[in-house]
Amino acid sequence: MVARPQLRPDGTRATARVPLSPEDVVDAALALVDGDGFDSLSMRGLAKSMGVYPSALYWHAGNKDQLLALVCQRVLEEIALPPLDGTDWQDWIVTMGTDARRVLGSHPHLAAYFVSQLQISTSSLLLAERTLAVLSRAGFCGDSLLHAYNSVLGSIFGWISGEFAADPQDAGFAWREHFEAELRATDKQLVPTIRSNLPLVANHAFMLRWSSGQRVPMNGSFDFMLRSLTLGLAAQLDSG
Amino acid sequence: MVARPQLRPDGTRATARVPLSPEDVVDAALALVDGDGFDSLSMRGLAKSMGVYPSALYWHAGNKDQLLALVCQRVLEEIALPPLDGTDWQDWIVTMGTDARRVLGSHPHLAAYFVSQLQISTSSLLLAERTLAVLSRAGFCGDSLLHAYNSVLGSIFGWISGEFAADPQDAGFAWREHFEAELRATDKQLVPTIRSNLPLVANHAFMLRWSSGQRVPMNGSFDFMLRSLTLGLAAQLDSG
DNA sequence: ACCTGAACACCGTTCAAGT
DNA sequence: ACCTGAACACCGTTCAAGT
Repeated sequence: MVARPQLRPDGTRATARVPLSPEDVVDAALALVDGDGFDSLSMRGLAKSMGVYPSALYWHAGNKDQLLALVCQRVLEEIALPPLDGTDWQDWIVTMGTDARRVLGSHPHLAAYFVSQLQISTSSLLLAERTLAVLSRAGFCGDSLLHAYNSVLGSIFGWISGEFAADPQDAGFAWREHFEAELRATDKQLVPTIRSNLPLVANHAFMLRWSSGQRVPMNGSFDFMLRSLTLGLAAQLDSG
Repeated sequence: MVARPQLRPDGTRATARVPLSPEDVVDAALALVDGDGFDSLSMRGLAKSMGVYPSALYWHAGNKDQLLALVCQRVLEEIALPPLDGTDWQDWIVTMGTDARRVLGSHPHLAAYFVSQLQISTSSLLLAERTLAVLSRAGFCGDSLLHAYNSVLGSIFGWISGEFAADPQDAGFAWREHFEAELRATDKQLVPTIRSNLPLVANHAFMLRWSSGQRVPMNGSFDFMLRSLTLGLAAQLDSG
């Protein structure tokens, strides 16, 4: 629980005082989010885990919103950018998207917040630049360059947000039984396609699952989406 | 502020007591989220806006998580499902996606949470059924049916989550100047494509904007994404 | 510069008690 | 059945004061 125990049980300092850094605070915050979930992060709990008073955090991280922005930047920088040269533009998109999903999958409790903060920051510039450059070289220009760029980032990061969304609150609840009971209770005529594809979709499809992507990943669907996306962009390139 | 004023200024009841219903609570909660933002919704504030004690809400709505789930269901049910017959499958997806974006665009502060809760519920069954049915008739089956379904819902709802994400906290901040200053400060060689497309992307592209989709919608990019998505799915159908 | 310690104005939730 | 009223265990943030 206490990741940086500077206080002995009797309250005296165990080590010479080393000033906190913003990096320390970001590290500790990310560790708490990864461990206990996004909603469990509090400035007070974070301070306790670092062995300081809550107000000490405000010196380094501004406030909670700014701290979370720094945490998101840290995670964004984990995403590897494939080299521009020697890579087909469609492969570049697939590789980047796959790595973005890998990174956010390792911080699943942050994913939804991360995507809701897809805004301008110092560390977003490089990812934006490379993505724009790749699409520009592929032949997109003007409005279609903007739209292709937004399609790529919106689809990839948006998907990831949905996939790693939190499990329903009641972890002990028997969702499988509940789901199948509800399907049985629903008029047979209303949901025939779900019924005839039940093993295929149950707990594996958006809106028909009860586990998050952390527990039940959607690898195949994500790859399929990336492939559809690049195929679709290529088709737009030919027609436009 | 007080949407359901049952108390006179002197504290006596203005009307005969009408029991609250869960629907009342959901309505009032959605109104608060739409008006003041997602983070401004509190059980205590909601109770005050309805003229009751906080604990009264727990009788009808369980707790805050369950109340938010009900609010999301309410919004989900606003999405119109196009008729199955007489509609090309690609048109069906475009029409459904456009309406989903319209509905969530009218509740922009809920959008991010909504997408993080794309899980099973009574009201999600019909949207899931129709989407599966449309794709099934289009020719997808087995794994590719699952993947196509997830691609459609993940791309559409994920996008919407990103587009309507909240504005940065500091509303008074001069983002445009800050952005352009940062671009100027960044090494020219690092972001050439952004620089040469600056008017095109500034405040209009994911990770390069400082206003939410509520203030600066991304209509053209969303339509482009829907078209790429359906073109890509069609290509997968032919090849698989 | 960096942190303590206390204070302020909030939260979500529970529960006995009322009607 | 439905709500009051109070209580409990939390929050984020500020600010004077210390070192």
